[in-house]
Amino acid sequence: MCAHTTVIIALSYFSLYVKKAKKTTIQDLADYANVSIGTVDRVIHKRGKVSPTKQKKVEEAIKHLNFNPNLLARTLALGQQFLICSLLPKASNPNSYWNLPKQGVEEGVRDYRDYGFVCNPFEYDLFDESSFIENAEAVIKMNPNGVILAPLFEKESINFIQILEAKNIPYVFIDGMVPDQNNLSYIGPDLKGSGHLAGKLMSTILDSSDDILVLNFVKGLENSHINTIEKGFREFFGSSQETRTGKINTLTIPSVKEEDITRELTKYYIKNSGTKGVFVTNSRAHIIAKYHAMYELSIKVIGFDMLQANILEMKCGNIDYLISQRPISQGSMAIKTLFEFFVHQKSPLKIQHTPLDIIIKENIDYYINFNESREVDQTNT
Amino acid sequence: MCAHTTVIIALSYFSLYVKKAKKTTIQDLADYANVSIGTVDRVIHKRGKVSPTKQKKVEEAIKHLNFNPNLLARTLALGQQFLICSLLPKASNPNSYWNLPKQGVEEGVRDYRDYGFVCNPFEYDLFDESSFIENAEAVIKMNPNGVILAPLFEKESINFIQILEAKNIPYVFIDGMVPDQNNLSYIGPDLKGSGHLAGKLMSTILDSSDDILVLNFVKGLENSHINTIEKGFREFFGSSQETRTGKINTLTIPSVKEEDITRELTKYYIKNSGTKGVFVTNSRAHIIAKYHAMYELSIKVIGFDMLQANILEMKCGNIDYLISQRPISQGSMAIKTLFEFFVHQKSPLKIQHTPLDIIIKENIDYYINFNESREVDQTNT
DNA sequence: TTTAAATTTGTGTGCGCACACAACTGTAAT
DNA sequence: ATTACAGTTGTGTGCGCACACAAATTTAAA
Repeated sequence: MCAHTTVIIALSYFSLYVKKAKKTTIQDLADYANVSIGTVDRVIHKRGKVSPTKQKKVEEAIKHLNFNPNLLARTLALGQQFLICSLLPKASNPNSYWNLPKQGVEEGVRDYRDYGFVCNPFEYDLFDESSFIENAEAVIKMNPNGVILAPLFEKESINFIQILEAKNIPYVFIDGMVPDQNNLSYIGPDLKGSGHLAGKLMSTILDSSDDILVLNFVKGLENSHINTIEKGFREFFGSSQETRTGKINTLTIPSVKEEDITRELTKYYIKNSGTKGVFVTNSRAHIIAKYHAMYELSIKVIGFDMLQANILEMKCGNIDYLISQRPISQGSMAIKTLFEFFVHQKSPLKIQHTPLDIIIKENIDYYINFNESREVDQTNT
Repeated sequence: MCAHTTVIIALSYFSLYVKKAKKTTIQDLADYANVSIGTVDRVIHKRGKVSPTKQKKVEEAIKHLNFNPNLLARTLALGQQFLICSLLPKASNPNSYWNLPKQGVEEGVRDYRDYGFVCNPFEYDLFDESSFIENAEAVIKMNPNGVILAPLFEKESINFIQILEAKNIPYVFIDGMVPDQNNLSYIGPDLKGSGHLAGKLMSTILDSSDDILVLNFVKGLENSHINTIEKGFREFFGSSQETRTGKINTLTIPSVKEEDITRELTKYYIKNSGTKGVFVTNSRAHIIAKYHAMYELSIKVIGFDMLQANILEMKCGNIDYLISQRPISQGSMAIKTLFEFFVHQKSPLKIQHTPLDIIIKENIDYYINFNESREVDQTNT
C-alpha cells in the first residue's frame, strides 16, 4: 500500500490533472474494506462463502468508491470468445441489398475483435427454403454464442429458433421479424410505418386524381413483409383527409428477369395510362426507373434503400424518393446489441426501429459512404 | 512451448470450434522467429537495436501469422489516460440544441471509458466572446490530449487553435468549422448543402408565386455560419429551373425575448401578407410555429433539429419539415474519431459530413430516442 | 591479449481482473 | 484433548502487452 501511494504521487507530479481520474480497482476496494481481493471477488461475483460482516463492508466500498470493473482487464482475464453466426440471404450481386447488413456486421465485429468477437456468416438462397434449412443446421453445428437472423422464411425460422432456445443461444432479428418470439431484440424498420411514409411522400408529389401503382418485384416467398409495407401504404391514403379519386393498383412481377419485367410493365401501362406514380416495395426501384427512362415516361418513383443502382437513377432524376432503413446500421447494431448483452450484461430494448431516412437528390451525397467515413487506415504521427 | 501446445489441445477438446479463432500474440511471433518477446517488441515499436537478420524474421512472422496487437492488453499495460476537453456553447435550457452534441460526447466517452478516455466539458456563453476566451484558457491549463471545439467565434477560435498546435494537441471541429486549419477532422453538416436542401423542400410545398421569409433568430455574433446556410437556400432558387415570381425576404431578429419577436413578426407580416413559407435558419423554428398557431396563419415552416419544442410543433402540424444534422452523432463521432486516432492510430477523414435527415410527421418517431435505444441497464441472466 | 564500451538480446514486473488453490478460522465429532 | 471438517479468507498464476533492466554478444580501444 505504501508503494502504491508513492506511485500516485510520482505520477501526479508528472501530470497533475490527468491522474485525478484514477479509477478504483478491486485492490482499492480490498484496502478500503480491510479484506483481500479474493473476498472482493467473491462479493462481486456472488460466489458466496463470505461472512455477512465483510460482505457488507465490501458492498459499502463498492458504493463509496464508485467501483466499475475494468472490462478490458476482465475480458483479458477471461479470455473468452464470442462466436456470432449470422444467417442472412445471399446477395445476388456485389451491389445488391443484402451486402449492406453483412457489411454492417463485419464493421461491428471489427470494433469488438479484441473482446473476442468472431463472426461466421452463413448465407441462404432467397428463393429456396431448403437452403435456409441447410444453413440453419450448419449454424447449430457451430454452437455459436449468439445468432443474427433475417427470418424471411417464417416457418423455417421458427423451427430454427426453437433449437436456439433449447440450447440457450440468444438471437436478434434484423430487417424483418417473426412476432411473439423470445428474440433478444429486433433491429430494423417499422414496416407498416415505412409504407405509411411512402404514402405520404407520394401524396406530396401527385394530384389526388392521379393513379398509383404498387409494384412488387418478388419471387417465391420473399414477400413475407412486403404485405405489411403495402398495407401501410394503402392505410395512409385510407386515413388521409384528401379524398383520392385516382386508383391504387398492385402489380406483382414474380421474376427478376429483364424480359419478363419489361413485358409485364408494358402490358400494365398500356392498360393503365393514367398512372402517375409507382411505389416499389423493395430495393429494386432502379429497374422501373430505367424502364421509364427508356420509354420516356414521366412517372414518379418511390423506392427503398441506397443501392448503387438506385443512387444512379436518383441522380438522373428517374427516382424521386428513396426511403433508407439503414441496412448497414442494422448489421452493426446487431453486433453492438450482442456485445452489450454479453460484455456489459445489458438487456437491449426488444424493438429497435431504425430511422426511415428520406433520401432525395439534394441530400443523397451525405448518406453515401457515411458509414465508411472512418475507415482511413493511415498511421499517424 | 510444450506447455503452450498442451493448453490448446485441452481447450479445443472442450469447445472445438471456438478455439480455432485463437489470435496470434507476440509470444507466437517470438516462437516463430526464434527470438524473445523483447526483440519482437522492439520491431513492433521500431525501437531499433535489432540486427537486420532478426528484424526480417520478425517482420515475416508478423505477416505470416497475421499479427494484430490486442488493444485491450496494450491499453491495460500502458495505463494511459486520454483527457479530452470539449469547448461548446452553453445550452440555455435543458431542451436547447447544445445539449445534444454534449450528450453525444458523453455517450462516446462512456463507450471508451475503459480505454482511459475522460472528458472535461467546458461551456461558453453563446453571446459573449470573453467567455469563450476564458474557457479556452481553462482548457489549455488542463493540458488535454485532445480537444473538441465548436468554433462559433472565428477570430477567438483561431487564437485558441494556435496554442493547441504549439502544444501539439489534436482538435476536431463539430457543428461548424474554420476553414484552412490543421484540425484533425470536421464533423458536422455541409452548411451550404443544408440551405440548399431547405430550398428544395420549400419549393415542393409552395407555388412559385408565393413569398418566402428567411428568418434568423440571432443575437450578437452567433451567425457565423448562418450566412452560409442562407446562401445555399437562395442559390437553390437561383439555379432552379422554375422561375420564381414570389419574393424571398430576410428578417433578422436580434433577440430571443418573446415580446421582441412577436412585435417584429407582426410588423413584418402586416407588410408582407403574401408570405406563404418561412425558413428558420437555426433550431428555433418552434417559436414562429407557435406564433402562427396563435394568429391562425397557415404558413409553411421549415427549420432545423429535433428539439423537444420542435417535435411538439411538428406533431401539431405547425412545422412542415425539420432538417436534422444529427447533433448527438456529432458528439459521439468526435470522441470516436479521437479514439481511433489515439488508440488505433488511424487518421480520420478531414471532413465527415453528417447526413441531413429530412424529418416529417410520418417518420419523426423513428428518430426520437434512437440514440438512447441501447441504454437499458438491466442485468441479464 | 586484455579491458572497456557499444550493440544486440533476453528476462522480470505490472496493468486489473478471474479463478484455482492454499491457508486459515472455528465447530462438532471422536 | 485430538482429529475431522466445514466455513471462511488470502495468495498465486496468467491473460497479452509495454517497458525497465539485466544478460549476452560483438566491436573498438588500450
